[in-house]
Amino acid sequence: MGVTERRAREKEELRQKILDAAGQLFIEEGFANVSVRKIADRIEYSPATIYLYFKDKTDLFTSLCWETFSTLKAQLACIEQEGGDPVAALRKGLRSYIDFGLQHPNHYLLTFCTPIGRPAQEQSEDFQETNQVGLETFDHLRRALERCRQSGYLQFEDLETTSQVVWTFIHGTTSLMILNCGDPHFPWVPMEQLIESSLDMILRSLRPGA
Amino acid sequence: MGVTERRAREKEELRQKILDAAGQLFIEEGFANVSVRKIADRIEYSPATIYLYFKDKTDLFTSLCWETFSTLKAQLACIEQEGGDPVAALRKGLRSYIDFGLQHPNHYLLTFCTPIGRPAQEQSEDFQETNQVGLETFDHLRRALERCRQSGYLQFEDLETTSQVVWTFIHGTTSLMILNCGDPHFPWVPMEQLIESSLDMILRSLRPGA
DNA sequence: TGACAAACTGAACAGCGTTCTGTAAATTCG
DNA sequence: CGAATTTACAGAACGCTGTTCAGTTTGTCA
Repeated sequence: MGVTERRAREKEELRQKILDAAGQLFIEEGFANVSVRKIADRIEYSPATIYLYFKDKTDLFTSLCWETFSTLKAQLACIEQEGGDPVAALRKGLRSYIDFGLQHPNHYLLTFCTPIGRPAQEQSEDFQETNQVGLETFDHLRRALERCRQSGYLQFEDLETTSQVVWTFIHGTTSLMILNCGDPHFPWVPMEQLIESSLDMILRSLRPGA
Repeated sequence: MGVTERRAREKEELRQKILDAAGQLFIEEGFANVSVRKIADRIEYSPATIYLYFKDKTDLFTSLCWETFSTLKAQLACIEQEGGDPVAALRKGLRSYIDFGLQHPNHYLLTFCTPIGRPAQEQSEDFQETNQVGLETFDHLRRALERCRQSGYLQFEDLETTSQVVWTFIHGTTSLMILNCGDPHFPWVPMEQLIESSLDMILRSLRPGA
């Protein structure tokens, strides 16, 4: 037989073709400036066809974000596996997170800075996957912190609270650098300096104290 | 005479009427979900009229944000004037910033989390005002930190870098709480706990150490 | 009263996300 | 092989958006 398999494969190929085109446009021009018609033009299909493969525009980009954030998760897993000094590993992970945001500004902004579709897309299969990846990524931070505490290099009360606070901090640094990086109206210190100082401050606030 | 004065006054009144209607809709429904036509409907004018008073939709909301952020600046000025323990004053100011963001989520998101119109609106008079208010607000943080250092309660190397890092941190906490506060897919600790722990961590990272 | 300027509007343009209806092709069945 | 049915896709449309422009109304001044 094999005919249904071939059909399924072809369908998957077109789906991936849409994702590729969308991803490229998305990186080039940002979520808001990419229209479904533009994506359709690039792959030489009708706009209506895209809606046979994705629920709506948001669903399309959610799938893309899932792909992208998986690479961050992989990086963090890699760092975790390496072992070594727990504090150095924590710092490396945080640095990876910030660098990831700066390398994928549009994905980052869409995922963490845009108030869209939360209620509508909950059912979506891709949303569930994305959310799963997000939780697993956060797990890396939680574990990295716990290792630092257990080895006595860092000290803090509640693991969950501390993990969340640390995340909000690096998110703040990341998102502001994406958005206002080149703003000539604000006297930003050099980017590298801001990143390293941010990491210094986070680690300083967790060091064992009096 | 006085006729030109009356004309100018009437013009200003309509301008304010537009701002009021827009502000209300904006708070109710968020920037993206308010159309120029909706604003026009509410004040019973044609959409075209709005463009006689504001360059575009972004310009309109920039003016609103300026008004709103002025109230934050006033709060911070008030705290600064009160005097008292510098560290307590710093903490109070940071707390005011977060509370302000939570009280005006749409204004906050538009100003600090939305990548729009930066290049286009630079000439706008209102943009200049908004930017001025922003810089003055940041001055409060810088001065509060400097007072803590001079009184010996806190310790850090570079004032400018430290101020900016602290800002990115509380921005991160504020923006994530606005956006993901009620997200059932992430195991958030209680909001109040997250805020207070964030402030604790910031101050701990600046305390005089070994 | 006539000229003029200011204030305002209706209609339109080009674009958007999305849906519906129809068609052409591929597959399955008699 | 021919007919019926499923599948994949496209054209056109709906209702919306921000924005512009030509034209009309309104009020003021010489």
